Amino acid sequence: MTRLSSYLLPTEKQPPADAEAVSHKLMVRAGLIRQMGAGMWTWLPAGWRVHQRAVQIIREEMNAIGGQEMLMPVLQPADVWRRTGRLDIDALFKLTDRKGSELVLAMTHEEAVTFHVAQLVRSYRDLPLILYHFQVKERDEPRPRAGVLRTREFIMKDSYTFDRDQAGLEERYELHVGAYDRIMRRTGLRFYRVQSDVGMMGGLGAHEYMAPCPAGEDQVALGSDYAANLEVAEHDPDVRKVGDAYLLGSEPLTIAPAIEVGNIFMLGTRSSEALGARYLDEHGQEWPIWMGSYGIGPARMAAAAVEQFADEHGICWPKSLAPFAVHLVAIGAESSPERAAAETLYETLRSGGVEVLYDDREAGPGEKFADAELLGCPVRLTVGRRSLESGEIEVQLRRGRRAGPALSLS
RNA sequence: CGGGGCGUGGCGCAGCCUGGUAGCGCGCACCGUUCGGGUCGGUGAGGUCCCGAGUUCGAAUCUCGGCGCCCCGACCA
Repeated sequence: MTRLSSYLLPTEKQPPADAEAVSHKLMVRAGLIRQMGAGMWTWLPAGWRVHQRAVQIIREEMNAIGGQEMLMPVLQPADVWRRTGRLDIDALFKLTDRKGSELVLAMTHEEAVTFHVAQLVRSYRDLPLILYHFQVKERDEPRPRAGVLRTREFIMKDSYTFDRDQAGLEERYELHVGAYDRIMRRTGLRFYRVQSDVGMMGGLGAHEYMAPCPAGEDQVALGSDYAANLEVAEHDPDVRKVGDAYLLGSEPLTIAPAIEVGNIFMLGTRSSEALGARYLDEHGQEWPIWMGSYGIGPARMAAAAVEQFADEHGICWPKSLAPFAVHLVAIGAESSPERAAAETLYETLRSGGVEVLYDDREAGPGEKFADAELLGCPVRLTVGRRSLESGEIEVQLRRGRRAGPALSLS
């Protein structure tokens, strides 16, 4: 049911007064998202379609490397967090139930998944495992910002790998590198895989997937054969700082803002030892399980796409993330022959399996074109009196607003 | 958490300084008009002026307290 006359797509001419980032302004203006509080956002129907498209791409690539989808709770007992030493993290929401039991809202799911694996995995025969889910994360961020770019609640695909040794972990890690590379390529985003700081969690190695864009919160250092989070580059002995510039050997590095869309992380055995996730090998000897954790955010993928491809008229979705493949604009008075032609075309496209948003509203052509360009579906089809006269449907490709090859109405 | 800013119909704003019971544009409803780039005209609906207390005959406006939101920074497992 995607007739615009009955679809909740609340477009606005003006951006929210306090919006700064392009994606914040445009996603609200295009009717994709709406704010409920600081860092709390609702995905409206068209926005949710974009989110779901990102989710589906991720799901397909995770399944392709042997990932098993499951679902773990957001509301969790505080105890496992105490055992991993993460209960005192400031960003962790804590609460008590009516009986006074301590609970947390999970900001990530290492504790939950390791808790289960500790119970369920006993033998080397049970390994390796790649487990993942799409689940809400709750983080008490000191400063949410930029629309959907940094929120207190968001959906993340997080996967966790379990191996008998470091070599196995490295294998699982490489599988994720492949999957994440494919995910990013399929989204059509410009991206870099950069070395990242292993941070307070320790760990053996990590990469971040960064999408360059002006609203990005991170900085990446880029050379012809080098890409790293700036924080990492600054501690790289091969990188020299000369004035404001960074040099790798003699090559100057470009510093660019970017959004962190995903990250992959070789955890090691820290969590598994804290929660008793061990297995027995062929000789009956007990070992800790080697873990990796891997996250990617569909919402950030969507926002990054808006940031990277928008123009002065609105969003220009990559095909893979667009809410609809086709935006069909009907021009002409309500019961005119051209409107009847548009109706027929809509039904034809729909029954042919094309995801089409049909603008059948009683509105003028200018308003319809403006909304179509704001929403940014890759292809716009226009049916009006001209179409009946020429026998052709006008095709506009959103990116660059180029005319596409006209289609015969018949 | 440090610094700055802002809360007035759905959205964007004016009014506040200098107190007298709320206005503009867009949007919305209805009638007519128009139909290839946000048409035009008419009529109309819609507001606890963020909340509470105080000052005053009278508070959107002044005072105090609180809450919320945004931006910069710090933070970001």
